[in-house]
Amino acid sequence: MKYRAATIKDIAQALGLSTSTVSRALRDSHEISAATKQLVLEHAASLNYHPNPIALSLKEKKSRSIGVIVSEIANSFFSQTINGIESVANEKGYTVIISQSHESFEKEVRTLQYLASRSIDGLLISVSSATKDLTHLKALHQYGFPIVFFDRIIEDIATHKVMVDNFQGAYNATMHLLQQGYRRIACITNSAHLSITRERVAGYIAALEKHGIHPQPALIKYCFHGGMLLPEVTDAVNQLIKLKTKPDAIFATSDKLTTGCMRALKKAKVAIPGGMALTGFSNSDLIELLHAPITVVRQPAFEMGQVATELLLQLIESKRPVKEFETRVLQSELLIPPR
Amino acid sequence: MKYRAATIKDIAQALGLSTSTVSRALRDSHEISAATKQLVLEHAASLNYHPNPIALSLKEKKSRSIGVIVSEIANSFFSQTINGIESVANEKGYTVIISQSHESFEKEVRTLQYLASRSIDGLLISVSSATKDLTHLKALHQYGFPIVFFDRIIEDIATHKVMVDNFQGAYNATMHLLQQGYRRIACITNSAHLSITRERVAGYIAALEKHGIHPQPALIKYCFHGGMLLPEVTDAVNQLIKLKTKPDAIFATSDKLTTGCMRALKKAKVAIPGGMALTGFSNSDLIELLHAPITVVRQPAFEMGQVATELLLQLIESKRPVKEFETRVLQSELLIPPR
DNA sequence: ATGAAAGCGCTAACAC
DNA sequence: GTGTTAGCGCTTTCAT
Repeated sequence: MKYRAATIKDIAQALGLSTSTVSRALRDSHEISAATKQLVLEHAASLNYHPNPIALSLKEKKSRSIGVIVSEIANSFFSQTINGIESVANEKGYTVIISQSHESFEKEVRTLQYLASRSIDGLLISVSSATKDLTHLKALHQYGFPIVFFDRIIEDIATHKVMVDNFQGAYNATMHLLQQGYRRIACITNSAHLSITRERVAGYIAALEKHGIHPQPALIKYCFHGGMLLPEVTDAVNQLIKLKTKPDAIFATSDKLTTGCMRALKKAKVAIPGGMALTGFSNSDLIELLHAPITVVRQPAFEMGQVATELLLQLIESKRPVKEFETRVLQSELLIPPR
Repeated sequence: MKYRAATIKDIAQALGLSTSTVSRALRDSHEISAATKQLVLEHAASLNYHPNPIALSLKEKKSRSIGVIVSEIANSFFSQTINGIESVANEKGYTVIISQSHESFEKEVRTLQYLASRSIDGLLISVSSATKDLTHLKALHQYGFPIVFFDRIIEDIATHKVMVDNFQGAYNATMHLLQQGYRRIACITNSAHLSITRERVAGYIAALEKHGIHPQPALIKYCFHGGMLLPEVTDAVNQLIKLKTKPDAIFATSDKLTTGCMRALKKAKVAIPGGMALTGFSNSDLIELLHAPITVVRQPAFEMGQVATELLLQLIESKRPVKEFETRVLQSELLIPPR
């Protein structure tokens, strides 16, 4: 007894009407008599009729689904962003299809092809830390396919973008360390070609210079896999520790890097902040429970998801090709633990 | 210049063939000459042809997508489970549509209706802590709609189920506390009607009794929202602390509850484990970085997702109605911090 | 006010 | 070996 959903045809036959009449009645067309509408609506309800979204998609050439690509769901920042995305998308009747790149370029390309083949109407993406080649994205974009970048932006591609003021966030965090008296501040960051890396490192450097300190290349460590691979972070931290004049503080530019540094410092038995101060970007809600109370830059992740989705739906539902694009910059917050 | 994906028709016209010939050639049917196949395949490649999944879905009456409902994505256990789900589903060509109930019964029902209306082929669900009424699930299940329960199981509904040995996990955790000399062990747990609650509380009680200790109702606190609402946990902890003979240890039965207890104890300025020992279920990867090194029960979340998905796809792809159902029980692991 | 028919992209039963 | 046709569920001209 396999279930078969009721169709327009079922209603039409039962009522001795044509499918087109039923269709029109269901959509409350003005050219259908009130009596017929009433009849159809009642029967539809009794059959628990629901239009088949697949048939609709085929007809209308859109699926009312959007794709999301992030590096990892299991990352507070992204899971919070996804909550924001879902809240807006679902409210507007869109399904969200989430995929992960796991910071791999190949996985990102494959995933993108997959999403495209599932005929999504638009894409929200925060590119992987390994993404330098942009052909996969440019190809889609050139066809007029709606894309919105969030968090990790691609400057080259003209479309809507949403991010936090990364420069300011990094500047504030570094300033905070400086105000506490730290002077040799290292920076552990992501791939050099990511927008967030450039912007955050620039903020870090600006803060140092504001205090008349020359940024030293030896104190800036790039992690190509963005902390996805712990050894990468551990190595960076260990190199810093072993410097003749070792730094007295580390500024980490992402969630995974911040916790990665904590792990590495713990393993190396360096106390925080005694042996080394630590500050970094993080949206983890466990921050306050960590063994060292660290100051973090918190991003409005939920809001970022909402804004990005609103912009994407705007793109998708626009009648005419959109030519003017926005870059929305949100503010981050410096979370200082109570002493 | 809006992009229009190539269709079989395009290929057929370009090559002067019929659509059915092209369709057959593409599917490598034996009744098509090698020459024609070659021709079609090449042209398809040059047009970057990809079959339209929506048209396929309409034809085959399945969408090759599965729905997942969990309480919260932003929860290590569930995000890891989802990774397992995606790994299997994507490999088999299925899309995963994730939805969250946020521990709300209404949201779960709405979400389920929504997924059903998006014509998913099957459902993986860990019910919300507020779910007592099962009509929404039973209705679907009676139609023969494929459902697999994981983590939070519904005993009443006959289908495949995947979970950890909750009794054993709770037993081990409680035993661990007993072996360390704690005697008045409290338990902070989820809604009483969840399977995981019943099983974990039973394991806790069994361990106590094994040590000749009478379980005391006053020491078992149920949190209806599963820790989604922090005050709920804080209240429970505060009540325990204020008891004339206050407990010396707490066993928390879920991720959110474990970290919730830590928060509450911290706020109440009770040291862990000095003032109160704490053990609980948790899949957070930040456990080792917490201010108190606590022992946790870790579930094989990724594997649980994989197994659940395999079982679901088995159900979906089975030719004949499946009558025999499996309940797969995985083993958890007790993670004891190094001293 | 209602119906017939075409078409969205694809497959498959049925010709030839 | 290849073409014709019908049909999946729905909307939408175009008739009547």
